[in-house]
Amino acid sequence: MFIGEYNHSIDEKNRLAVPVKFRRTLQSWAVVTRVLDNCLFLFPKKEWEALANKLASLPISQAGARAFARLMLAGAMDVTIDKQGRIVVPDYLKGYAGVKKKVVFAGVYNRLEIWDEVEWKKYKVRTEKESEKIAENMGELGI
Amino acid sequence: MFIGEYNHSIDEKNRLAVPVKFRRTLQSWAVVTRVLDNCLFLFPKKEWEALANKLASLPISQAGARAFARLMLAGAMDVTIDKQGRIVVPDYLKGYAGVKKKVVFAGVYNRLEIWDEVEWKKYKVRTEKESEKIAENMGELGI
DNA sequence: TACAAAGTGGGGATAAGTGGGGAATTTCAC
DNA sequence: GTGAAATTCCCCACTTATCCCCACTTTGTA
Repeated sequence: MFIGEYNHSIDEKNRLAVPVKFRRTLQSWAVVTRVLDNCLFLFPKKEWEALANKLASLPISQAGARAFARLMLAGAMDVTIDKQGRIVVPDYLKGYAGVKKKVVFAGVYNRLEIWDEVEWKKYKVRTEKESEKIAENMGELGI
Repeated sequence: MFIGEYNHSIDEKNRLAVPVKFRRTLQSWAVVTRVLDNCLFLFPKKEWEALANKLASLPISQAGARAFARLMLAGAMDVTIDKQGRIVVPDYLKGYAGVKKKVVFAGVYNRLEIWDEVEWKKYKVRTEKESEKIAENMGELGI
């Protein structure tokens, strides 16, 4: 399980060190993708495969489902973790998440999220204000 | 599984380099066809055969099914991958996809899609807005 | 203080993508 | 059937990007 918050930085070659705690879980192969909230998701192999299979089972004949699957799959990139524990983040993903140099790793249960540091702070401020409202709604979800 | 986004370009001789990651999967033979969304599909041999079988089993009495099968099969072209890892894209397929020079390879699970770079960007902008709505409905599918 | 581990930065070797020339093959006209 | 033109294919070369290795800095620990 991924939990915690870590500050790292991307260098000129788009390399990004994964927090050492998570390297064993990720082993040498993982998938980075963009989904929502202008951040990137880093999935271990198993988690990604489960997700990809669900996407693949969507009806190809429906334009909406096709578009969604296409954006998710094409927006993903398989990455290897080198001897220094780094991955390479492709430019198009950096662009999507607005990632500059300073990034934040956020562990969220079955995935690691990668945020631009500034965006992360903004997001936290925004959601902390709303957190009481959100918390109340959680009751409906059985939490 | 094909995933990711790759920027390549077609030269004056209609040659197009396939991303090196996928060459092993495609080996020396593949099929390019036009289907939907003004892009080209590049299928590995096995995937193409599975798809062709499905098309062949469509009820011949239905005009729509017949038209779809005709479009896919007649529009298809088998291509070989040369020693430099390139395929040759026939003019009529370039025309269909509006492909100029800069193209984008998009990995979408069982196929590679070939887009004109400009069209790809437009498509992404257009569908990203919709995809957030779709994403919320994905909850029903367990995503 | 010394040491170890994690994160970061940079140089050099290698491979990938691209462009162009020339040989081989095909096509067409005469 | 022959020759010219066009097309296709193969090979080589250049540029750029990627990968691998080494080294420095910082942080935490013994």
